[in-house]
Amino acid sequence: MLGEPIRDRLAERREATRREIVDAAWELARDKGLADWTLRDVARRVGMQAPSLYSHFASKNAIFDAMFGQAWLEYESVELQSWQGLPAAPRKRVLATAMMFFDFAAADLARYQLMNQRSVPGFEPSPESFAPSVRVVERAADDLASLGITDRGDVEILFALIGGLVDQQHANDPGGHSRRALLARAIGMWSDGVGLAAEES
Amino acid sequence: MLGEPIRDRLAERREATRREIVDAAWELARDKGLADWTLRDVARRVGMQAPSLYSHFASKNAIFDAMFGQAWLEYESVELQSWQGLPAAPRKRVLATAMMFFDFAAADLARYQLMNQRSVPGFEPSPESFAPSVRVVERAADDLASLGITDRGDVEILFALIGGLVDQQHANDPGGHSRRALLARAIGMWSDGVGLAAEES
DNA sequence: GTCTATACACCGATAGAC
DNA sequence: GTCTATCGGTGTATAGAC
Repeated sequence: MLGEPIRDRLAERREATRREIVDAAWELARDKGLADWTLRDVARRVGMQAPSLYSHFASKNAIFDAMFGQAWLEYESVELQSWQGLPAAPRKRVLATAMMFFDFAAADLARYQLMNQRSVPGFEPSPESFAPSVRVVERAADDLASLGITDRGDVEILFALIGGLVDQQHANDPGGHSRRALLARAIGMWSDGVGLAAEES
Repeated sequence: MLGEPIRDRLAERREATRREIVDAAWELARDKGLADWTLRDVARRVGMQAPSLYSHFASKNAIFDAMFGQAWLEYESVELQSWQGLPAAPRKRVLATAMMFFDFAAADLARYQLMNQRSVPGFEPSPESFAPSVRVVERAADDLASLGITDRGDVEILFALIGGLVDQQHANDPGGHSRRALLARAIGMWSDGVGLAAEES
């Protein structure tokens, strides 16, 4: 019997092609709008005919699904990378986490629309692509719980605040970061409201 | 010379037909998704052939434009109707206004997506259709100013809070009103943060 | 003037040859 | 795995009947 090859060159090649397709779709999404591109656009960009894409993705929505999963994995990676460096003082810690999300969300409109708004008609993420986003939310809730914020309502108010300011950033000052200062002020109000301590206990 | 007729029956008929078309589009939007309907769908519902719609609207986006303007006019009407009955006490007044908007926004996902999110690819409202939404925002800002809230940042934090909770309502409990209680708590935090008085001064 | 009939260019998707 | 050919459906456009 033949043993498993060290590297599966075929699978590597397949994965690289899928990556090329997804990257091309991201470029188009940023350029023309999240969903304002066609399979023929993507195909041209990767040097294929449109139907050939179906050897790698079952549908246009399957490409969106890969984009969705990738975006949340990317944020999860940013988050885990910054985890150690976060302040321990509760108020500063919440603000730093919120700003991390805000910066990521404000940096790319198309990505934010795909990740956080249901703005592609007919598209719903698969459970596998959805998993990273669930982990991110759970990790945030756990961290807040460790700071004494156990009321689910307080957590959701915080999320609403951040999401609302990201929306405003994109709607009223796209590409800018004017709402970053407001976020600090708003998080301050929230911290007061939920009685979050300034110093580590 | 012929005088102006008392009623322009032709114009009335035209306006009624436009209304029929827009109403049919709303029904389809609520049923299948904001943009997940075709001109042929609308035409079938009003008993026309699809191309006949072009006698009344220049494009599908023109129908969206009429829907956009109508939705904001409708909210403005709700607002003006409730204006007299609003509490004079600052905190209660802000909460009542916020809840009015929240209820309107939470009641109809498709309408909210059209009014407050840019979720139809390629559609931007015309200045005429946009006007009512500008008036609503200005009226809210003026009313807040009369309560002593003059900092634009504080106003935007308030708007972000309301919008964020409406988003959450639609995303996590569509058709429900679970975030209504959170809105009250959140507005309380905000009122504390901006130093809003409880009683009329 | 309003609607019907017809057509166009383009879309996502599929079938089958190589 | 990629190609060519093609499908049904879409928004849009226009010619012409009434």
